[in-house]
Amino acid sequence: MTAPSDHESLRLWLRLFTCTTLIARELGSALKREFGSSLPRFDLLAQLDRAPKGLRMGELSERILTTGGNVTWLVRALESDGYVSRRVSADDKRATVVRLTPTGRRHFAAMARSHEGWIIAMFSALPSADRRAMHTRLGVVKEQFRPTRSSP
Amino acid sequence: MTAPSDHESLRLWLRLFTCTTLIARELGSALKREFGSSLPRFDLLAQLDRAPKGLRMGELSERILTTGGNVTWLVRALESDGYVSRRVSADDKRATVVRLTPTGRRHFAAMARSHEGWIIAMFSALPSADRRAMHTRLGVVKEQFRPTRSSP
DNA sequence: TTGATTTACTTGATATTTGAAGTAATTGGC
DNA sequence: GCCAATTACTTCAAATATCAAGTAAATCAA
Repeated sequence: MTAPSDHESLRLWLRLFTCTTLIARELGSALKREFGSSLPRFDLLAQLDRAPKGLRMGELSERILTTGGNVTWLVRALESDGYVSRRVSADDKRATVVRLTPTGRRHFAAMARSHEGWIIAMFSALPSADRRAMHTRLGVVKEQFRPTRSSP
Repeated sequence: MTAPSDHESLRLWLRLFTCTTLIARELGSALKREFGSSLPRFDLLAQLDRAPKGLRMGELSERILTTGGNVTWLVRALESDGYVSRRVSADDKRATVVRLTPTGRRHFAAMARSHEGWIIAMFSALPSADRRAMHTRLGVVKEQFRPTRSSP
């Protein structure tokens, strides 16, 4: 039995936030140390790696959960590193399609290997069944954020 | 049975990161809209609220998981808003002790009420038992980051 | 069509965060 | 006590992020 003043959700959120921050810091500093990169750059490249035909700026900004201005900035930086290319969409001349260059694909592949290894290590204390259970439950939380079809 | 290429930990991390980012964005924009504040400011004030005698800059930076430079910046901003005060520690003239002002305490109390309401709403789709289970499992992950007594 | 509206981005001003380097105070060993 | 190492902060530059305009292209209704 749990008293209502246990602040159960609040405590869960605090721990969620702490764990995510700890992991993100670790990943970020490892990516910087080993590859001169960062988590935001890695995340953007990861999206492009899954989309062989490339993605529009808007799609990128939705997927990495950041603003359009920030995507413009990130893409410009990655472009000047030679990891991504951009071109005006044939369909819609307002849109820009971004894709990985061959160099970018190799660069990402190398990082992804290490990246997964670090993550596996960080979650290794958690039994596999627990990892799956947590994944499922987080799925429920995530659903809360899907825009509903009810508002204007 | 799960194949090794399921990238179980990786998927868990991606979902953890997504959920945390979604929640943090929501909280941040609500704090800004309703109180002209932000999540980092709220978190810092929350630490001080629990520490009636105040905290040193270094303690703050450990607790909110951010760098010293950032704490200097945050405290300066909160001080100029009148929410915190700082003074040189009597024990150690290098150290600065930060504490809430009466205004800061009221300001935090008002925010904390709304803040918990928003969080409860965001986790409401998850049964209480699931919230507790997740909290426990995240505790295991968090432990991984405790500095060990073995390295120099 | 054409003009109003919406959409896809970019820009520019700020805000925030990090990491490295600098300053002052404290501590530990001699 | 005295100097070298350590500690607690601050500062500064660079990396990221947000938000509010601004621009051009597409869409849609009259």
